[in-house]
Amino acid sequence: MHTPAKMTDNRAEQGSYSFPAPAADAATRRPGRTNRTQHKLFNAALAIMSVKGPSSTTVEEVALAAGVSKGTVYYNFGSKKTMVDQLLQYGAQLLADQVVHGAQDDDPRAAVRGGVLAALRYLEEHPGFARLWIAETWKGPESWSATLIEIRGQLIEAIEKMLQRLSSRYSVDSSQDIRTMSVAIFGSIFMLSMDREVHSSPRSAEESVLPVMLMIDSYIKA
Amino acid sequence: MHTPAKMTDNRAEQGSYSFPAPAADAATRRPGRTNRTQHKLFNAALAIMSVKGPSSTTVEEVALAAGVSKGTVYYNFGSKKTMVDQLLQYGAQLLADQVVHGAQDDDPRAAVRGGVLAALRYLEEHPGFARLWIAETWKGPESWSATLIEIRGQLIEAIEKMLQRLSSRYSVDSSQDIRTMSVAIFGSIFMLSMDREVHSSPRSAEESVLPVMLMIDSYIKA
Amino acid sequence: MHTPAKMTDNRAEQGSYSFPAPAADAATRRPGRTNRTQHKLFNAALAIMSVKGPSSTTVEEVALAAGVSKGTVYYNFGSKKTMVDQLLQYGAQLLADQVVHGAQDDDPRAAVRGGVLAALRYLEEHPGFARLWIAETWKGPESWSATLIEIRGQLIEAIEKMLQRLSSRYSVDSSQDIRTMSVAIFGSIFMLSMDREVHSSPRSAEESVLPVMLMIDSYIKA
Amino acid sequence: MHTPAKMTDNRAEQGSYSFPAPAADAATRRPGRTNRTQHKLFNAALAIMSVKGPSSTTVEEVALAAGVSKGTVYYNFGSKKTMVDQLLQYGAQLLADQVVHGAQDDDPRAAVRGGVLAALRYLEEHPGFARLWIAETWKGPESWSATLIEIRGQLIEAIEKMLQRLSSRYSVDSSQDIRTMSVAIFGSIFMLSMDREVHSSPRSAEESVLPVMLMIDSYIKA
DNA sequence: AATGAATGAGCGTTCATTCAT
DNA sequence: AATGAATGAACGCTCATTCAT
Repeated sequence: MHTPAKMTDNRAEQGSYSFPAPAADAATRRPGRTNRTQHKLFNAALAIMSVKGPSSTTVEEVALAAGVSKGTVYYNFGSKKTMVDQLLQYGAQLLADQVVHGAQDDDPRAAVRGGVLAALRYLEEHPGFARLWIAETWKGPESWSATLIEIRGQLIEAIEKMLQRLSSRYSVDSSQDIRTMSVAIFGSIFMLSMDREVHSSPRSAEESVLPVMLMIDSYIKA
Repeated sequence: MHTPAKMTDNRAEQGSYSFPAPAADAATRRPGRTNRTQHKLFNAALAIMSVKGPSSTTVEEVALAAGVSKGTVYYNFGSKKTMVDQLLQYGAQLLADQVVHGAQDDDPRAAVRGGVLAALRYLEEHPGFARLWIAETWKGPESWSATLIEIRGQLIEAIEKMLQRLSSRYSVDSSQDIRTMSVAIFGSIFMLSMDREVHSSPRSAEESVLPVMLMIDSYIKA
Repeated sequence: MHTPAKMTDNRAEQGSYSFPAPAADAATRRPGRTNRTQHKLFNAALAIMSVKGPSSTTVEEVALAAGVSKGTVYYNFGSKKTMVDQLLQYGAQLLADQVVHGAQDDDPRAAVRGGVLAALRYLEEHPGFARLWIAETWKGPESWSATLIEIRGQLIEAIEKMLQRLSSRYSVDSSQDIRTMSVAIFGSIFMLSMDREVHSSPRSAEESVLPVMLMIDSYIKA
Repeated sequence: MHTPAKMTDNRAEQGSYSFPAPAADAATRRPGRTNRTQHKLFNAALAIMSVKGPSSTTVEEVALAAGVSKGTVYYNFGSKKTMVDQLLQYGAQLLADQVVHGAQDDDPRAAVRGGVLAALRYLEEHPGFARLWIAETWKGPESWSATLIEIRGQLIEAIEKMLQRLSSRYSVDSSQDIRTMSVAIFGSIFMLSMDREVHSSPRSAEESVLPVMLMIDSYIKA
């Protein structure tokens, strides 16, 4: 009797499901494997939890939406917490990838713009992920999983790296702490994403990136 | 025949307790009354919920911390939800007041700085409030109380007003949507506050205001 | 400090309130006394309990409807149980009086008809009482108060007496047990009353008395 | 994906348990299945509730008596109300069946007697059911479930049908409303049953049927 | 690999009752 | 005589988790 309960291999396969499948590396993928049930559960969990919040979402709801039984959730993830963690981990990796990918530009300013835009677009497409993450983060440090801390670090770091590149071509405001700016940018991005989804403000990613660029422009002109 | 449970008069008195007493209007206040129990509960709730989050905090914990019985919570607030709502409402009013008060300056730019600083300082002093609010907000629109929507409106509006004043003295970047900027600033402020508390980054309010001012400076130079 | 809490004198006064004031003996009545508050509570309790049942009715509801505070109920009755008991006792006395009064006829058959009619009319006018009584009775012997047993005895006895008079003028079916017939009649009366109120069947007391008279007619013709 | 909590299939099997098993149709029944837990709960609930009344009976008591946990009650019935409803529905069906079965006689008068006797005997054997039903009914129309209304209809209807057959062989008293008579008979039966159990009057069903037959005899001789 | 059934700790809420004023 | 405030025991219900099959 095989009991996975602590799976770590949760890459997507080429099935059709709402959470994005990782790009490329098709060559190395095993054809029909990589647990279909877990993906069904991921997507069901994401859909429901991003609406009701993870703590108000019951395991049964998720199981029902995924078309499996409650026991199956435990067979696959071992606990609710584990499921949420893995969901977060998966989504964050994807987001970080997007940012790095969007920031590929020779001009550092354009790179920042590209990275921020990529983040905004990702969050636009997967609003549930942002919601889920914030919900978990705001529970406070006591209840954070290692996963959560790691994720946040990745993202802030991705922003910091983009900012650091700026000084290679522009004269920057040395009085500004890069970490502080990263956090401010991070906050702007998230709040704009939330505002869009939660208050149904029809703001495009292009519009949302503008305030961030204002900040950048002051930074590099100083 | 007095039936609390739906109290609306929750003004503070000049006692010593951790949640700030509303400024001024001391003249009209009744001396020794104005529900002491509700304040004890407010403070206990704020202290605990800002650490564990409202949904993971039990009514009994709050009652215990306030030194009253569980029943007393229900006698005074009628439900857990009501208690949280009133807590939020109370704190938000105070925050909005602080922002308006901090923004009193003839120079619109200095006014923005003052307002943002005031907000940052308030959140620095009452980190629980910010945490609590975000936790509630991020539950998603379905579960929002009228209170929540109202609060958010007040705050965003306070920022918008400060931005609008800028165009009276400076030439501003007309391509920027004021609402979008407000949301971005709002996000920066909150994330900086959270970062400070949650990751114990020893950033002062003066440091935190800088990224926001960068944004403003680009805006008015455009 | 006077604490009545176990009052027994709960006769009505000449105020206007929905529970019927005892007829006659006006001469002996004390003018303005006999606790007005208790009457307000009686009527409020009867009104609410006959709709929701006594166990689902809270002391607070009754107090509210009577326009007094919860504490006042306890000051006046000592406990919820006592209040219900006294309510029952009061109503039952009135009903028994009505039956006896309605049965005043030289012809025993007409007397039965008169008694039954009187009961039906009383229950028609005070449906809450019947409901309340049954609710209490059906809780089972364990939870009966002495009051309840006494009341039932009075009523069944009143019916039995009427049946006994029949043999003085008619030849009766000696194979019938009078007690059994009384209970049967009692059941008919109650169920007809309940049916009328509870299913809003627009049956008059005159119609309802007919089945009972059929029973009587067989009894005296045998 | 099986979600009980709203079960409709609560037929009994041929096990030995205090609530009567439905007659016949043994052919179609699954051998060892047909939820044993629900039957244990039915019987425990009936036993306790008929003594203390449903509202004074706690779910925990029932669970304990049935030898399962509280959670199991909710797994099986979803709510206390549902459990009571299904209990009632089940018992009522059985009673109605008994009446119909007891009323099988070519002579309509004998059929009535048979039907009434069957009802009396059923209630004699299952006094808890009658008590439970009355307790629910007397809560008043506001709190009735559809179940309750349906049940009452079935039973009254069963009586009405027997009365209607009388006119096929006898000349009947056309001035009598059949509905009114049914209700009266219904009341007699119930009160006699209650009297027997609740006041431990050692009256046999044969004795109890007599008053009802008196009524019938007047009816058909008119 | 999956699941139906069961569990039990815990939570929000209710409400009869007490008591100082 | 009356009441506002507080209490605490108890209740209905939820839900993450376990486990035999």
